[in-house]
Formats: sequence, structure tokens, C-alpha cells
Amino acid sequence: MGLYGRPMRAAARSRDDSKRETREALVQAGIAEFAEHGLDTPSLDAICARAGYTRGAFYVHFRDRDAFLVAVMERVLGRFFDSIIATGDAAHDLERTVGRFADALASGRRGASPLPLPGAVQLHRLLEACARSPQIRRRFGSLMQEAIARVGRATAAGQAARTVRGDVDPVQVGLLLVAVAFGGIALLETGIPFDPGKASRTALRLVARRPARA
Amino acid sequence: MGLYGRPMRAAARSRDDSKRETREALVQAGIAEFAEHGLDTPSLDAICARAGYTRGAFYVHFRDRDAFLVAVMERVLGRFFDSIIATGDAAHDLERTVGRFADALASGRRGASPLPLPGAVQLHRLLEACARSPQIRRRFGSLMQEAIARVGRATAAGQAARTVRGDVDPVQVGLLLVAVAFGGIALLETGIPFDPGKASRTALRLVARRPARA
DNA sequence: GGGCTCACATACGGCAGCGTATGCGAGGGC
DNA sequence: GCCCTCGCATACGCTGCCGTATGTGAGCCC
Repeated sequence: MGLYGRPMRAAARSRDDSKRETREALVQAGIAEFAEHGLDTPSLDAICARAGYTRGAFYVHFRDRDAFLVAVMERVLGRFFDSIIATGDAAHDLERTVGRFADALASGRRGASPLPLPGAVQLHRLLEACARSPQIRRRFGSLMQEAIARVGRATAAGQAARTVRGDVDPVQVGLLLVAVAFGGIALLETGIPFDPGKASRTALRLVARRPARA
Repeated sequence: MGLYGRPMRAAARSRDDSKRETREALVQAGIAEFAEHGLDTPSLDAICARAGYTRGAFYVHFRDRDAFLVAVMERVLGRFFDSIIATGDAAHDLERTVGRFADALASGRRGASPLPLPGAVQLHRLLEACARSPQIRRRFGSLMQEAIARVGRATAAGQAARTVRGDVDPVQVGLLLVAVAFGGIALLETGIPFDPGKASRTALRLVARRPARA
């Protein structure tokens, strides 16, 4: 063991590797802390401790707390949008895909999730919290619109077209599905036993020309 | 003017009236501050200043910051649930009612809202933030379920029955609508030009047996 | 391998916010 | 009308957190 109980990194590590590893550990710790307690509460000490470092290391990698926030959200939102886009583009069977996406969102256990996402509740908390930062919002607003538009287009494309009414704006449907996922998460946070996956599938079934079991 | 620029209360006010007025001002200031900055950031000094008092007055009315939080959320959630329930119970024309409700949620201007609610963004922020308090969640979880169940039942009752597929669980529809409202608000916060009212109406139109403009 | 560099830890000053103790002036019972 | 009560303001100590300055040991160039 190294100083202060932190495991000694494998001997003879390159400086660049070590540095990237440290930064990565700090970002991961930030994601975890912010997801649990929001963006305001966690102290730099708590974050650094969780990563196994001290503030000395922190200020090597980030100018201040705000810069760190941006870095963390860049990571989280990047993965989130990638997942949405991938889900949308691959939507051959929209109902199944959306259901899986919503289930993934709802899954709190990261390992069990087919998406590289933190749990839904944590993600929602991060998004909600970061919405208060105009800087972050400016940075990611267009990205989010793009992602949702793709989901909407996927709704109108491929096999999906068969299951959706012709007279409904696909972008609106995409928005609707994302909104359901988000809203369901909000309900989950307030203690309502809401199932985003089930609700999304219900929504899609409603969108379909004929009820699924008719 | 009284000391510190605060307008002198009308002379000869009863102590009880004065006390209730002070408490009310603090709660209102708390709602405004928490809605703008979340539950963590606003300082007691800022809240008291906004209400036109100091922390000395605060500690006359509330044991500590947490007790104040509970009092504020009790007010906000109480009105919120009342509105949901009233909307649900009065839902003769569900599409119009839900649309109005969603519009009210989306309206940031309190005066323009037909509901006694703060703006949607603020409300969502409060709900999201309070979700981190197990105490508050325990206190209001059942209330929220009840409110949503009522909306769902209203969906199946009255004229609403005419416009909803018979094979859809009304409670699920209620959950769906509330989820759409919440999710739309979340989207709004991230900068997406989402219209909860329009989306809710779209969702309801999808639920209806025939498209509205068919 | 000697010395420089750099990643990180430790130490320090400062500030903001909370909760308490105390002061003060205006209601309200007698 | 006197004095007690009480609602509110002021003053103070304390803690937690941030950002900086400084120390130190391990990589890296020659």
C-alpha cells in the first residue's frame, strides 16, 4: 500500500498514464457524488476522497469547481446522447427498442444496464441539476435537440412506420417518448412505483394503429 | 418607512396577525429562492432578506433549515396536488382539461396561470430537489399516488370514457399524462423547445379511438 | 546517475453560512 | 399606565469549504 492507504499504482507507470488515470478517477467520483447529492452539495474534499486523492491532485487537473462540473457533465451527457442516438438509429422494432431503452434508464444497477449509463434516477438528477448552469446548457442544448430529432425520425423510418399513425408528427412522438422516460424518472424519485419501460410501451401501443392485443 | 427600509407595518397590528404574516413572507421567499436555485444553494440570509427580515425572525418560526424546507414543500406540494385532483375531478372534457393543466404547468408566469402554481420549471425543480429528502418523500408519497390515481380514474369516467380506448388501463394513462408533463418540463429545463400542453394533447389524441382531425 | 520536472500531498488564510445569545421596542393583560 | 411578553434585529463563535502556497518523492532527459 502507498501513502494514506491508497493502493500503490503498479510500479514504473508512465507519467501520462498516471495523470489520465487520476483525472478519470476524479471524474468518476464526481459522477457518483453529484448523482447522489446533486451538483451543489458535494465538497471537493468528498469527491477527491472518493477518488482516493486530495485537493492537491484536483487542482492539477481542473481550474476550479465549475470547470470540473463541465468536465463531468460533458462525460455524462456525451454517453447519454450517444445512447439515445444509437437506440434511435437501431430502431427496427421501435416498441422493443424503446422499451429496452426505458428499462435501461430505469435500471439503477449500472452493470445490468445494456447502456453505459448511470441509473435513471442519478442521470435525471444530473440533468436537472446541470440545467441551472447556463454554460452547460448552452454547450449541450443543440446536442440534445439533435438526439431527440433522431429518435423522432427513427420513429417514422423502417419497420417503425408500420406501427405509427400516419398523421402524427414523428418528432412529437420522439419528444413524447423521451418526455415519458424523463417524467417517469421524476415520478420514481418522488416515490411513485412508476415503470418507464411499461409506460413507454403503453404509449407506443397507443400510437400504433391497432391495440396490440386487439 | 421602518428600520432598514422595510415598510412599516400598518400601526396597531395584532401580534398573531403579524406573526402569521411574517411566517407567510418567509415561506413565499423560500419558494421563490428554492425554485430559482434549488434547495441546497439559497442561504437563510438570502431567504430572509428576500422576505424583508433577518435570521432573527427566521428562528422564531422554524427550528432550523430542514424544518423550514418541510414547511415550504408542504405548501408547494399541497397546492400542486390540490390542482391535480381538482383538474382530474372536473375532467368532463379530458383533452381540454389536460391541455389546460399542462399549459398551466408550462406557464412560468404565475399570474397568467389558472392554477395557483409557481411556474413549471420552478415546480419541477422543487420536486426534484425534495426527492432527496426521505422525510419529505415519506410525508407526500401517498398523497401523490392518490392524486395520480384520481387523474387516472377521471380518464375513465364521464365523457372521458368516450375518448379513451377501452383496453387501456386508466391509471396507466393518468401516469402517462403526468409523466409527460414532468418530462416535458425537464426537457424545457435543458433548453429543448418542448410544449407540455401540445404534447399532452397529442398523447390524448393518440389515446382517442380516432385521430381528432380524421 | 544527477538534477530537473511534475504529479500529488500538506499547510494556511479567508470567507460564507449556520445557530445562539443578547438587545430593543412595540403589543397586551391588569 | 405599568410592566411583562414577545416578535424581531444585532452581535458573536463556530464549522466547513475553497483556493493558494509550499513541500516531497517518483519519473524522465542527458
